[in-house]
Amino acid sequence: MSVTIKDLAKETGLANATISAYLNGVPVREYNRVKIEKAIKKLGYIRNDYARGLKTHRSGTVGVLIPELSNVFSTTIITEMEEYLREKGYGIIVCDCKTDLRREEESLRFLLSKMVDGLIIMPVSTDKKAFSIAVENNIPVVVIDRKTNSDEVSHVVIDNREISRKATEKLIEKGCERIALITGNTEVYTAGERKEGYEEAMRAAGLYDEKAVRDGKLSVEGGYAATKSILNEIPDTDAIFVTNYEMTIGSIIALNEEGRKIGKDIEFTGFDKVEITKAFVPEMRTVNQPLPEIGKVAAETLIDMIGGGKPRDIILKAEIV
Amino acid sequence: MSVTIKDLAKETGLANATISAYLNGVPVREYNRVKIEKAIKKLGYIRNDYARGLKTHRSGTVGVLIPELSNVFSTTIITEMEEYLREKGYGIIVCDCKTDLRREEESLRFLLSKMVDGLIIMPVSTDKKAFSIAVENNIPVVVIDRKTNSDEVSHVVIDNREISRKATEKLIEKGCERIALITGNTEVYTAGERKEGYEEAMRAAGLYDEKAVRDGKLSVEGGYAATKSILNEIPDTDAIFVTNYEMTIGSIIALNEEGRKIGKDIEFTGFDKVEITKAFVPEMRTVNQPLPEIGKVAAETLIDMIGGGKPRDIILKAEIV
DNA sequence: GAATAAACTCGAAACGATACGAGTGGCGGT
DNA sequence: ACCGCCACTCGTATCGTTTCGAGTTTATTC
Repeated sequence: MSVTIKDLAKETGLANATISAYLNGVPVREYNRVKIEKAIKKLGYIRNDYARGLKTHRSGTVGVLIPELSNVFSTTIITEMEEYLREKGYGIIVCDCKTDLRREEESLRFLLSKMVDGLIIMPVSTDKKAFSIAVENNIPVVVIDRKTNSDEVSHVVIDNREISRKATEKLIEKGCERIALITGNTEVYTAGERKEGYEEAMRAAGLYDEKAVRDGKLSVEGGYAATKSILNEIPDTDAIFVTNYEMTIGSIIALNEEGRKIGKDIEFTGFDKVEITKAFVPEMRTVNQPLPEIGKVAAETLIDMIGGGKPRDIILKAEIV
Repeated sequence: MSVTIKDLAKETGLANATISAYLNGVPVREYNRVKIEKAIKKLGYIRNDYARGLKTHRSGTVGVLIPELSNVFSTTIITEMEEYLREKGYGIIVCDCKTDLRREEESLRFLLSKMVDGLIIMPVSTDKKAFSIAVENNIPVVVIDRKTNSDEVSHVVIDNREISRKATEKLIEKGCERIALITGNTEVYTAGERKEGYEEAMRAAGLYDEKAVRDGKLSVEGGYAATKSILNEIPDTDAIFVTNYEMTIGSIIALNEEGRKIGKDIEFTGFDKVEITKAFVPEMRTVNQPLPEIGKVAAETLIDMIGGGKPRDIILKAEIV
């Protein structure tokens, strides 16, 4: 079929073991090196990672399991991870589980059968059993954007609660009193934390009103609907804080439709890099997560764990822009 | 280390070959099936795809090589491919070559050494040597969004030239006479085709003016700069046609800054799903590529080729919304 | 209940690479 | 000229599955 190490051996008159040594960076005699390199070029040899992996128990692949591939959050992070991991010789196999638990588990088994050396997951549930199979098989796992109840995996998250509290405080400082909160499903770790940060700030200022809180579907439509609902029920709302990208977009659209000018009629703080909309709404504040950093740190942590490092928790700081 | 087929054999008292048969869907005796299934559950067996691939020369993996991961175009397509391919039992290894030729070649070798069964590529250059290694190794290749000079690979593209001509004609019908064109680097197949469609329409109407054409960097900034330049040099421009997503956004931002109202002061046709901006600019026309379909068709074609099908070219239709 | 066909099951040999212990050659020192 | 040592190089077993031809059950038929 294709060119193997044996063909190289035959071509050069050396033993497989020698070729293998060369391929793995073990020094070989100069004249042999030349011969081998010439043979590789001539025959177009490409190393069979499968045979290699079978023997070495390393595949040079890591699995990336996320609930939704096509959004800014995921792709920014993945791009960064991919780059870093490639540099280290790892390829990434990406699985999108569509925020579906059954599919998540299935994808996990799939990735394990692909012999991945490690796993970076953004789990749908925060339950450790989501990735227990991986842990049982001694596959290092890095969880991003969520905290789980397991200490056998690493976590890379941002200081959700704190940044959310700060963002809210900023609105309060501005003199706002009826600050609405729009989040995704608060059972999700991230949304829950962000909501708590908001609550802390509001309670401290004596402004908390649970009627001003909406958690809806994490989507442009969800943000749109929640905003409409807020404006309808509490017309004198003087600020809105949205805790994720998609809903921020939806909310801006709704405000636009209602004719409320951000920065003039109403204060607004969104989430994630909303560069595009900023062109239209220059006054907008936004909570910026260090997305590329999350990706990079997650990748680094995984590499370290593959090398035998212990799991650890890393909290990155977001900033208000 | 981990549980193998041999452990299952020992546990059940059967031969490896029988277990293997069961795993591959070959019928086994009912009582053996039960025994095997019980053993798999008890031991937590997960099939080692590497050993399997070594023997079968199939890996159950396809490589996806694209110039830029983090944009709407790529992710929408990838999401769709991933779903379809997973269904068929394939995983995808994604490589982002950052629009870099050297990196593209390197990624290709990388993917080949990972023993992918097929390749979906959006090549940086249109030169066939970009993927000749793959073809030489009998790996089926599907090229998306570009036409290349090779008939050993499949192509999945949209009717760029035609849709571009139609979009331009529509502007002409509207009574526009000084229609500017903004595209990415026209050496890229897609941009070139789109430019030609525009030219055809303009020439036919006797309106062509090469000074009204800008090709710049395919990015938000590039679109912004090109628009500013157009408005500066040809202030009475009465329509702008932008042929890709990122530049559309940039162009809208520039128009906004210049105080030109789309649909009132100037006609505008953008590219790809600009849902977000549409909320601000409801009058905007846009050329919609069937992104998910591209992904699905590419995946289907690849699967077919892996199964022995011949390469073929598929042209999908875009529409003006 | 024996013969025959059909349906499973078996053992051992691959697949392509690496690991390991043993073997070989060249070289400096005496 | 011999010894010892270092630095490669070699042959072979092995990784976990599948494959294949041959062997064993089971079912069917008369």
